[in-house]
Amino acid sequence: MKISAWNVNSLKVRLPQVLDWLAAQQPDVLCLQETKLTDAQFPVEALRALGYHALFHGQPSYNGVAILSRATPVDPLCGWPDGDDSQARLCAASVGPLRVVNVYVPNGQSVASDKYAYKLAWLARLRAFLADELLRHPRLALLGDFNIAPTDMDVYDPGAWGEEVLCSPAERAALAGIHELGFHDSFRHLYPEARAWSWWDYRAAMFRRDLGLRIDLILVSSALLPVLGAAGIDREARRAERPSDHAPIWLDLGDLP
DNA sequence: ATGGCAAACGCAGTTTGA
Repeated sequence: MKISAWNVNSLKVRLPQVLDWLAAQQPDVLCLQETKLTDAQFPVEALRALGYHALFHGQPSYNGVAILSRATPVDPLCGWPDGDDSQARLCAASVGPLRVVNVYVPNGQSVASDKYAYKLAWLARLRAFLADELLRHPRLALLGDFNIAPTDMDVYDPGAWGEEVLCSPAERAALAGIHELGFHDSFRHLYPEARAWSWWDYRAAMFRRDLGLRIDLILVSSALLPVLGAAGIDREARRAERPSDHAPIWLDLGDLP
């Protein structure tokens, strides 16, 4: 089983690239962030033609998440369980033996910003949600754009970034709080020494110079550790004409009993 | 110390992203 995630920065613009990537990589699951589409605009037919079901949760202009899967998504959730969908950043579904939670964590803008406070509150809410979700679904994969570089190893120039947003101690502590529930950063678990990025700023030729951050993650619950295979970041997709600023990330899971 | 680039909205220039 291959699961994956990609912040596409507008599915309207990136649909051809997503279709190409699905056809080439054949993942069982692809979690999208920043679709920036309303549900009425979602390209259901183009994805169905490739053999993918779609669970989508969007809004106009901003945010928007979706889970594409070969198998039918079961027990779907769009937005928070209490019905708050003011920002479309969360969806979940069971796909085969796996519970898949897709997140687009708020960016936070800057540490002094109200949006940063919102980000921390959102992460606290996510932790509580996951604690509950884990009770019912021990085999849980949490994928998405976390907008947090977990450690300085995940930053091209930690000195320059310092404790700015994406790297601040409070954000990293919030992510650690999720790990305390029994989640593991699959890429870091498999490759403890790797320095690799999933996002490169559009500006200043950051991709050409390979100066980026690893802020897109696939976290797995402890029950999935025994079936962890390879993981990767598809830099080729970032090379495309009119690319997203994020690369797709993926993880192979072995057969689950 | 700051901007850079890209997308949405909408038709110029602002807002947002990370």
